[in-house]
Formats: sequence, C-alpha cells, structure tokens
Amino acid sequence: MAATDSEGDKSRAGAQDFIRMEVAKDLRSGRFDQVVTRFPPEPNGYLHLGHAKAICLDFEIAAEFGGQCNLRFDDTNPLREEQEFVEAQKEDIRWLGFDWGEREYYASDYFEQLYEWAEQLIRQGLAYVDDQSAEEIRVNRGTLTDPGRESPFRDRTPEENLDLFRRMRAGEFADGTRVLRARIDMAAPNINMRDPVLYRIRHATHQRTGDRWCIYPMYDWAHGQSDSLERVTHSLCDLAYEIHRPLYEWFIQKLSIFPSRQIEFARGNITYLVTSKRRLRLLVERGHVQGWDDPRMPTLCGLRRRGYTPEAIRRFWHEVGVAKRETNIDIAKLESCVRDHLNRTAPRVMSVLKPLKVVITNYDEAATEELEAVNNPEDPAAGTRQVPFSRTLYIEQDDFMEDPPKKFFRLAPGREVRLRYAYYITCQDLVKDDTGNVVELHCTYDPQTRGGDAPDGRKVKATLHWVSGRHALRAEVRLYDRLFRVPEPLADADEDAWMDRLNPESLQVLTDCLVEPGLDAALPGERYQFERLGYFCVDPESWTAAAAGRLVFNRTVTLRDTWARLQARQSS
RNA sequence: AGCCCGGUCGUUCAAUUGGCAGGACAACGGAUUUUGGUUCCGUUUAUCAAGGUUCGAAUCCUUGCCGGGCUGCCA
Repeated sequence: MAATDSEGDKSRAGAQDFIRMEVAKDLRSGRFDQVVTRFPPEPNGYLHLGHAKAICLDFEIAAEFGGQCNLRFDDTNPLREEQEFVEAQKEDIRWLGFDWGEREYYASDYFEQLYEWAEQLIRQGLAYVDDQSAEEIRVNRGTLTDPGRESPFRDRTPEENLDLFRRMRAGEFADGTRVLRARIDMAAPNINMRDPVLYRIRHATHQRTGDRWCIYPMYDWAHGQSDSLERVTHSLCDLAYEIHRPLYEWFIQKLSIFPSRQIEFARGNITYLVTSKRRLRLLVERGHVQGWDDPRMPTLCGLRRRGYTPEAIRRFWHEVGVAKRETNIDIAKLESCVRDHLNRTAPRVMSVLKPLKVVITNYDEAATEELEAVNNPEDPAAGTRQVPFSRTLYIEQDDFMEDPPKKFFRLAPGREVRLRYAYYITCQDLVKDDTGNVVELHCTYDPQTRGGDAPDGRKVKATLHWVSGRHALRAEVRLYDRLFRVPEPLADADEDAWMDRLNPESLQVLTDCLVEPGLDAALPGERYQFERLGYFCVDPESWTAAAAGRLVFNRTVTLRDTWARLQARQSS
C-alpha cells in the first residue's frame, strides 16, 4: 500500500525511533490490537517538506505494523479553506508514493456527530454557552502566571445551555456573539484547559457542507473526536500540540469514546529553507518566487518541478529519523539523497551551459560521425546511444583557461585532453575578441584515439563534455541555488528580517545552452544528468512560446564538485 | 514569571532500556575511474555541569545551566 525505502538502508538496521517503540509496546500490551494512523491536512495551502515528514511517518508506520493510514481533511474553518487545495494536496501525497485507498475522510462529515457530543457535554454539565465577547474571553483567560476568571455565564443550567446552543445552530445569533465552551478549570496552569472554546458562530458557506451550518467546531474539539470516530490508534502530530494532549484526553474520557492516543514529535527544520505556510505565502505574494511551484520553493509541487524524486524525499526523512528535540537538518543531507537516487536512475547526456567554440582544424569540414556513449554507467541495462561529432564543437567555458593555475587539469594552450566518448584533442591556438575574451579555440585531434583511448597508452588528466555545433539543440537552463544566503534565515532577529536574507542569486537563467540532439524527444518531468554538471529536469514550459519554443531545464542539484571546493578553499 | 518539553560528534538519528558510545550526512586523507561524478579504504570530532545511587550511568535521582513551546472565537 505505502512506499517504503528500508531496503538498501543498512545504516538504521535495528534502530527504532521512539514512536515505533511506543506503537510496538501498545500492541504488545494489548492497549490496541491494530494500528490506524491518519494524515490530517487543513486544505488551506500547499503541502511542503515539513508535511512530507508527517506523511511518511503516518503512512509508513501504519504499513510497517500491518495497519492503515487515513487521509482526513481538517476542514473546520470555512473562512480559510478551499476545495482546490484538497485536489492539490491529494496529488502531492499520491506523488510522494502513498495511497489511502477508500479512506478519504473530512472532519466536516462528522459535524452532526460532533454536535450531538457537544449536547452530551452540556447535559453532563461540562459545557456552557458563553455570551462574553472575544475580547472579554481573552482578558478573563488570565496569563501565563495568573489564573483566569470564570465567566459570569459559566453556571447556566444544562437546560438553558441546550436551548441557547440549539438556537446558535439554528442561526438566531450573529457571528461572535456567543460560543460554546468546555467547563473545565479557569485556574489550570495549562491554558488550554481554561474552558476552551468548542464552537464559534460563523455565518459562512462551507466548501462541502454549504450553508447547513453556521456554527463550526474548533480544532481541539474536531480533531480528537475525528480520530476517535475513525478509530485511529496513534495520532501523530507536532510538538506544538503536546500541551493540547490533556484536553484531547479529557474529551475522550468525558465522552467515553474510543481512546485514540496522541504522540507528538519534533518538526524537522532544514537549513537554508523556511517551511511555514504563512512565510511561503509571503514569498509568493511579494513576488520573491514565481509561484507555489517555483522550483526554489520547499513545497512538494516546487520540489517536483525542480526534479526531486519522491524516493529521495522519503529516503531523506527516513534517514533523518524522528525524535522530540527541535532540529536543524543540514540541507546537504537532502541534496545527498537526491544525488544518490538520481545517480542510480538518471540517464546521462552532454550539455554545454556556457559554450566556447572549438574548431578541430585537422578534421574534415564536411564529415560527421556517430560515437557511442553510455547512458548510465550505474545501470548497464540503460544501454548506449549515438552522439554526433563534427569539425565545429562547443565545450564549457569553465573547461578552458589561458593561464591555468596549478591544480587545473582541463584544457589550456598546448595541453591535451579527452573529449568524452570521442577523441583526444590538443589546444593549438586561441582567438580573442576586442575586449580580450577568448571566443574560439583551434585544436587538433588524434584520429588514433577514437572512443577515448590512446593506443600508445598515454594518459590525459581531464575528460571534457562537448556538443557538435551543427547538431546541438538550443536550450534554456535555469540554475537554481539556495533560496537564502544564510543557513538559518529565521535565527534570532525580528519577525520580518528573514526576507532580507534571500539569496539574490537563487535563480540564474541561461538561454544559450546547447544540448545533444537526442534530447529532441525529452518530455516535461524527465530527469537527466548533464555529465560533469549536475542533475536537470525538463520544465513544463518546454517548447512553449514563453520559452521561445525551446527546451527548458531546471537544475535540481549540482554534482559533488571537489574542484569547486578546492577553488573556494584557495580563495578564502 | 507559571506550566510543559528537550539537551549525545559540525549536523542528524542510535545505543538490545543500567553493560565496550555507533550509523548516516559533512569535513579531511588515500585508492580506483573515459564524469574533478560514482565506488572503495582510512582519519578527526560527542554524552550540558556538579553531586548522588550502583561492581558498572548517555540511561536512574537531586540541583543548576542552556534551548524550545504555550496567553486565536487558527490549525
């Protein structure tokens, strides 16, 4: 039912996180005889990497214990939620590799049952209608150090409460004039227990129940009871809800309903990223990114467009694990996971991002030949392909230096290198423009080295990727980098400072790239390794007018680059 | 301030629940390599502090220190 990535991951063999241990213990002790989990998104935004952690946990734990995971939309606030988000979220969860079967539920499906339970609480003297204003309720709730004050309406009789509550439902009262509150303890040190609000009046049309209701349940009242109704055994959630657990359990006890167990875990923050719906929305609204699916966004749709694979994301969270302490995971871990998966699966092609013209002076002007290239050295089954070679080629500008420093192994005047799958070439001459930039190289090739090996056994220190000028396809390549300049954009500053820490170079668009001709059939979403450069994914805008009819590639992640690291070390 | 939660290599998760502190990522060195990729080998680095219990403590107890969360009719 659900995808798992445990195979091949020997690192965590035998290791158990605290949640799995608790689940196993509950099964052993007989507290539960099966495992049911749920993923409960509110349909008011796009799912991101942080949600992916919860999704993986909920679905994988259920699968591991032979149970099931429900998808339940927490649609209790008609003012913020929209049906379009439901569809987007379902698509993202499916893409991640999980299947909830027929178990697609909505908190709004339980509104009637919730209402009946509320009446039950009222009859038990455990809930009351409060006529105080929102402001009065806030003031009377007390503070972190001072107990709250009881509402003057707290001791209404069950009969009076029932009457008022029914009239609330019937629409007799205006928004904000009354609420239903649980009657617990206004002096409780846990503020959540100071008579929490259960229902508020909202004359608003709900995306699923229409105008049937004008009172809507609050999170605490709807969520736990929905868990219970679905006989969810383990309700996994963010640490933020830890302080709500006493209330979660209070409802279960007072209502004598199925005792779901809430277990909290720490969210996983990732360096150079922000994952909060509110902040992501700001990035979109203020135009710092081009939309929710901008490849720089940590949303699942953004990552998908960037070229991340579901396997890599699942593997990432699996390797990171889960605990109760707040974490800040190095984004290098995420990048390592995509590289690992793409290394095994992505076909290799040659692409020149910043072309430098190379003329092979001793190669026949009219000739073209086909050379055999390996599609994926990690996967022999991927086979080979033919790549055209001719007198005029292009190589990467970065692969030539007129005056190379010590450890630079690539092409330079007088030096011989190999063109991948082709020939050894030697740089004989160079042409500069008026401003002194090298714009063209004149090289000779050694016909004996066809395919890339010299019969005399001589070695070269570098192998360069290249394309044939006559055959190559023009393409646009979008180079993405980290969205923020600093590892912790939210660290110790005022509330809005994070936006000043955006990386101005997180997107670099290259429109004069050249790719080998075999890519003329590439489809949006396909992922390739551009040899020696990185992993790239075909963007949906490919071939469209917006892209001048060209292919568009998004860079998912660079290859590990020890040369770049060397350079960085030397310059610092 | 009151309440709750948490502190293990640079990062993250472990340690058969009281028995040799280990893995992954990162970093560094080396080998292999027609990708300065991959792969392989190796190296460096950690139990917040002080007491206590114990033959033995990352684990249990006490105190302290540090970090995070909580005062929506949001979820």
